[in-house]
Amino acid sequence: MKMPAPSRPRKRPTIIVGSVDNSSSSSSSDDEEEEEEEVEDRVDDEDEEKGKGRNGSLSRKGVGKKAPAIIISLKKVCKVCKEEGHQAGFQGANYIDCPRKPCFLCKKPGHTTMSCPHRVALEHGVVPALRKNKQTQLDYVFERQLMSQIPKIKPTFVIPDKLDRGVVKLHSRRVTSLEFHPTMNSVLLSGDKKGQIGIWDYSKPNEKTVYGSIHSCIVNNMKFDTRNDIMLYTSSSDGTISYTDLETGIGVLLMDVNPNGWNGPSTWRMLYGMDINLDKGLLLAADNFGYLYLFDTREKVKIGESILIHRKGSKVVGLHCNPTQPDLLLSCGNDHYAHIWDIRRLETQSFLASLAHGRVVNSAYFSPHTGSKILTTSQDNRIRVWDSVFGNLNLPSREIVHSHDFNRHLTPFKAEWDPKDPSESLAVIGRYISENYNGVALHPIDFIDTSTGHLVAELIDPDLTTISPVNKLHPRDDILATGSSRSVFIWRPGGLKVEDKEAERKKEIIFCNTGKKSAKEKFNESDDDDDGDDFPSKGKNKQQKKYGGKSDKAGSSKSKIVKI
DNA sequence: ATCTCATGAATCC
DNA sequence: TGGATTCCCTGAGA
Repeated sequence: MKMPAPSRPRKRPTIIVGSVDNSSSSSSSDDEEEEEEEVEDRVDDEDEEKGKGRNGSLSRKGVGKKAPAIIISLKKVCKVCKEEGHQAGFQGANYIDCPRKPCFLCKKPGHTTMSCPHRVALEHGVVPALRKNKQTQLDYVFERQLMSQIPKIKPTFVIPDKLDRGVVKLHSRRVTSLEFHPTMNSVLLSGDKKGQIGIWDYSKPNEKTVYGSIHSCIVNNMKFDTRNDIMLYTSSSDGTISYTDLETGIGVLLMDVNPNGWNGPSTWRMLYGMDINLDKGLLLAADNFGYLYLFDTREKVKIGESILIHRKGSKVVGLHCNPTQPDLLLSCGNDHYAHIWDIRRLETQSFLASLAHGRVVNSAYFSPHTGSKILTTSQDNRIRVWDSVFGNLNLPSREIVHSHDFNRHLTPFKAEWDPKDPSESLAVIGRYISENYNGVALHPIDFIDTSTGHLVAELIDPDLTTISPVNKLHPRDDILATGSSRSVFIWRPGGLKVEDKEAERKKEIIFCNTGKKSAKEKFNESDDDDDGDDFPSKGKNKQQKKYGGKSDKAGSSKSKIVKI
């Protein structure tokens, strides 16, 4: 509980893509002014004491023209605590916390988000908690035997600092999962809340397909059959696992955990975690009541009975098989725990280790190469890292405070490893709370060095105005995919494509070495964006539907960077 | 511009 | 223990 307030390097690149129409109108400068006038004519304000006076309905985000300067009047009541004397909410593009509540970022009392030590002053910071782990003998063994496979010298992270961006709005509901094709480098799959699965070849912006009848609600997981990679396993809240041929959209129903159909929400099983264990020919999935299901992918049969692996009645949120140890399974759930299991001995409470979290665990992943680290994301606004599966797992090696706790209506945030980082350090995760980027409230996507907790880079795009809970880094290329609301974004290093020359014309890279830059500098010049894309008439086959049109943008717009 | 809704976990009684 | 109530940065459509 020491917070290392000390100065830390402010050397983070902020990657800004696209442009914003930042016609200085909403200039942050004047957000401040309070207008005491309005106070009197609010007759009812008087008796509107605590409890009643709902939302002050402040128009949010500094995007609007006339800064909706919050009226700080003693008569008004804070929408959060219902007390008089202060107001919570957006003030321009800055969100002012209710001072009577714990910090919205770190959840500790005594300060607000604005002054949270984990926020690195005016920037957008992430700070590691103190390393609490004591080294045990196992740690040393681990470090000798396994650590040696991890490069000592961490390579420079490859974060494209000059980006092209492609966007499609394939989905009619928010995107809930993303997966890159294992062999076709530019093919991205996306699943949505409605059960639709989108396929987008972003090297050919017009090649988009949406399959609408594979699932009937949330697509929670997608995994390719790497032995036959036109086939995709999907799990859904409709309670089924589907095995779908992506060329035809025709799938096989592998498993349905609601054989008796709908009997009300209290009995309806939804499948949340899913992973494939290639070595064992297993598909593992789990439901919202705490049970794990095993399926033999070769024989195409369910194996045994379901096994309770998390608190009865609580949702199992995620499953992950260890990439090097086929016997190890990691699960996480709404019971605030992640568990490590031996797949050969799966019984209730037989887990090898239990990792406690402060709240719901959104995700838990083994590291991608050695499988020896664990990265979890919890609703208590902390990313946790365990450096060694074989060490003392009682406490994480690191806790990184990061804003990703949400209030319904969003897909859970998950910190995802960069599969290309041989040092198994870099992770990407979207941020919940917005920052004031020169008068515009935007939600960045953060790149975090999980070995130190440092925010390595943050990606923002003036056109990316919605929160981006779903992110996936490409297994081979320096490419990031993002699911934000109904849109799917692809971010890739810029300047690669010859045909982008035209767009490049008025773009420039800006390096800001001093923290604060004017809006003009950051988002100088507007660009006329890309030439949207219209949908190709070529279809792949019947089952597919196409969406979009008007607001779609695909292809690329050149980008700019600001380094802070 | 304002309202409404979808929704899930935590908390309250 | 369990049903009702609450809930701080949502997003889109009416």
